[in-house]
Amino acid sequence: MFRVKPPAGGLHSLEEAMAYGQLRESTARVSSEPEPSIEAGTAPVEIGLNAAIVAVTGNEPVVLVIRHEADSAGATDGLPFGPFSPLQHRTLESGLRAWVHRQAGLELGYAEQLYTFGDRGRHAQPGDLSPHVVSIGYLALTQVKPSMEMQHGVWRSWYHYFPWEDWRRGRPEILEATMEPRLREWASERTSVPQPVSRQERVRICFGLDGAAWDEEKVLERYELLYEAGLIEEAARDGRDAARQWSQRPRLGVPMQYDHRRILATAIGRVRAKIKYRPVIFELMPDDFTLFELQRTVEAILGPHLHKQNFRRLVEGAGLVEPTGDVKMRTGGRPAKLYRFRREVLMERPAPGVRVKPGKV
Amino acid sequence: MFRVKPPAGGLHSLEEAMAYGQLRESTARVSSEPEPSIEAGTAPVEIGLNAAIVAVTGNEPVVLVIRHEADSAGATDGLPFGPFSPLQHRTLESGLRAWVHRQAGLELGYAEQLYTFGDRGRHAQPGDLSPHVVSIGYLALTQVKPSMEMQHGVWRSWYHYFPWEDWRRGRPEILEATMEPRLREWASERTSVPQPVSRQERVRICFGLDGAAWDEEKVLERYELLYEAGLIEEAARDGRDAARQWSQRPRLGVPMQYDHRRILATAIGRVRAKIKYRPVIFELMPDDFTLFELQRTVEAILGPHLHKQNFRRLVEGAGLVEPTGDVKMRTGGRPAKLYRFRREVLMERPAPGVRVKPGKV
DNA sequence: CCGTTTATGCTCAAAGTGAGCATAGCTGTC
DNA sequence: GACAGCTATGCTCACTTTGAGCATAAACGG
Repeated sequence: MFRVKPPAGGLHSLEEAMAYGQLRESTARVSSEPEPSIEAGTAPVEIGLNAAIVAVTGNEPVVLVIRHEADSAGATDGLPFGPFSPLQHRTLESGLRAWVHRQAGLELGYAEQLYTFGDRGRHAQPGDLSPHVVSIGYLALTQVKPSMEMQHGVWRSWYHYFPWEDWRRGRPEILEATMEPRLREWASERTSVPQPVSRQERVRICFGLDGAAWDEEKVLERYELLYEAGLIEEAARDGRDAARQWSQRPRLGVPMQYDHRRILATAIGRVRAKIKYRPVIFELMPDDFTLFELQRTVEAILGPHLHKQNFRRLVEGAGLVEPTGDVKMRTGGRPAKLYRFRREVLMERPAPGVRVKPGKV
Repeated sequence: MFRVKPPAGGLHSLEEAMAYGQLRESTARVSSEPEPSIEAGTAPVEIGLNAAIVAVTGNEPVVLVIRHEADSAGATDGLPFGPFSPLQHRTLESGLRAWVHRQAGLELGYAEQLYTFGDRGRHAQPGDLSPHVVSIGYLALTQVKPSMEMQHGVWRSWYHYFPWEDWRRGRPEILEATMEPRLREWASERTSVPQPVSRQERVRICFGLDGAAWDEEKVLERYELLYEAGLIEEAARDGRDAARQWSQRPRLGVPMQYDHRRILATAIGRVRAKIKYRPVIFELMPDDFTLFELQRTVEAILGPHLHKQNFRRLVEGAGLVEPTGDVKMRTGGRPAKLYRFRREVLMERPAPGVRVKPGKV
C-alpha cells in the first residue's frame, strides 16, 4: 500500500533511494504479502474508536461513561470504546456506532469526529504492556430519554471530570484555591530549554489569570497544560517525569481510563465552539421546548449565564425555531410558548448556531 | 489493550458477555501477549499520514504534490505521505513532519490535523490489493521561498484539482457548462431507498443552484457529492457502481492518488473557514507585506473579491498588523506602507482571524 | 506636467448587540 | 379572590459593527 513508485525516470539521488527505502522499512507490512505477518522490529498499530456521548439533563451536561474495575484499587471511568476492525466496519463511524451499541445499548444519532491522538504513552494503563494505540475520538449528542435503560453505562456530569470548567455559579472555587498556586509554581520553574511562549504566558492565557479573559472553548488546552505540568493523575500514571507528588492530594477532577479525559476535553471544547455556529444544540433538546429551556441547555454547555431577552431575540430572529402553538403551563410563572426546531435552517445558507456571548443575567 | 475488565460484580447478562467477547474477537491482538501475532480472520490496519501543504504564490493558492508514475498510463499526483510508525514517530504529527521532510525536503511550520478517513475502498489504486488503510490528513501552511529547492515535489494550483472552486473571476465556467447538467441528471434519478434529504436539495445547497448561495467552505461536501454521483474519476477507480461513463470525458478537475483529493478538499475547506477566525493567513505571508498583498492572499484562498477599504479597516482595527515604518515603492501607484503581523494577538483573547465576507470590488 | 493607477482617509446609513424597563399571565397564599 | 411572587415576552435605546462609496494622496510613465 505504502509502496511508492519511484518517479518517472527512476531514482534520482541517494537520498531519494534512502527515502523510499525508509518508507518500506518503517512499514509494518507490504501490500504484496497476502497473509500478514509482523516483521521483527516493527510495531502494529491498533485503532481505538472512542465516543464522548453528551446530553443535558436537568441543566446538567452529562456524558455517558462506563465504569471499570481498575487493576488494583477503586473503579475507573471510561468512555465507550472499541477497536476499529476493518473487516467488520465499513467506516470508522459505523465501527464506533457498533461499539456504542454493544457497550451501552444506545443507538447514536448525531456524531462527529473530533481528533486522532497517537502520542506514545498516553494510552497507558498501570502495569499494561500495551501496543501502540491510536485513538480516534468522536463527539455524539443525544437526549436522555426516561425510557433509556442502559446496560453498563451511566450518565455523569462532565464537570465531574473538569470541575474548573463549571462557571455556572461564577468562577469555580477550585481555580482560586488549588489550581492557581500550583500553576504559578509550575510557571515559575526554570525550563531547561527556552520556550517559544513562556509558561507564565501560557498559564495566563489558558486559565484567564492576570486580567486575561476566560475562554470557555480552551478546554483541551487547559487539560493539556495540566497534564504537562503534572498536576493531574493521568500524568503520573503515564509516567511523566514532571508528575508531582501533590498531584494526588486534592486531586483535580476525576481521572479517566487511558486518554479518555483528553478526548472528553476535546469534546467539550468542540461542543462549546460548535453550538455558536451550527444548530447542534437541538440534538440535545426534545421535540418541543420553551425558549428558556433552550437557554438553560445552552448555559449548561457553555457555563456562563446569558441575557434572557437577547437570547430569545437571537434565536427567534435567526429563524432557528418556530412556535408549535402550544404552551407549557406550570413554569413557575406565566405559561411559556412551546417551540420546535426549524429543520429547514439546515438547508439555508450558513445554518447558523446560537451566536451567544456571555452577558448579564 | 482493548481488553475491557468486566464491571464490578462480574458479567451481568449474556449480551454483556457477548459484548466483551466481541471486543476481543475483533481485536487484532490482546495486550497480555508479549509478542504480537496476527490472529486468523483479523485484518491489520495501516495508518497513512498525508499532508496538504498549502502556500500562495503570485495570487495563486498552491499545494505541494508529488508526481508518481501511474500503473499504466500517465502520471498521478499525490500528496506527500507515509505510514505512521510508532517505533520511530513519537506523535502522529512528528511522523508527518518526518515524511514530508524525506519526501519533499521541507521543514513544516504550521500544521494541523484535518480528519481521519477510514472508508473501505477509498484508498484503492487500480490493481492494488491493498490492506486496510486509515488516512490521517493534515493541513500545513507555508510560504514558497525562492531558495526552496524541492527534491520531488512541485507546487500546483489547487484549482487545478478543483476548478469549480475558483470564483476569482466570477462563477466558474465549468459549473454552468458541464457540472450543472450532470448534477441535475443525477438528482433527478430515482433512488432505491428514500433519502432523508433529497438529492435535489443536496445539489442545490452544495452547488448554490436555484437561488441558494455558494458557500465557499463546503469544498468537501461538494467533492463527496461528486464522488457519490460518480462524476469524478476516483469514483470509477474505486469501483463505485454509480460511476458514469461520462465521468471520463471532459473530466472534472485532475484526479489524485488514493484518497488524496478528498484530503485536499478537506484542507481547502478548513483553510477557508479558519482564516476567518484565527490569524493563520499570516503563515502564508512574508515578514513584511502591504495590506493589499495580504488582501490578495486572502482572496486567493477564499475566491471572491473583497472590499478594499473595509478590508484594511478590519485588519488594522483588529490589531492584527502593525506598520513597520517602511514603504514599498513600485506598486503601480502610490507607495504602500509595509506591515508586519502582530504576534501578540495570539496571546490576546480570541486571537481573531480576518472576518471577511465577499463584497463589491 | 498630466493621466493613470494604487493607497488611504473618511462619511453615512443600515443592521446587529448589550442592557434594561415595563407588562402579561400563571400559581399559591392569606 | 386580591395580592405577592415568578417567569414570559414586548419594546426601547444607545452603541458598535458592517457594507458601500466618495474623495484625496502620491508614485510612474510618457
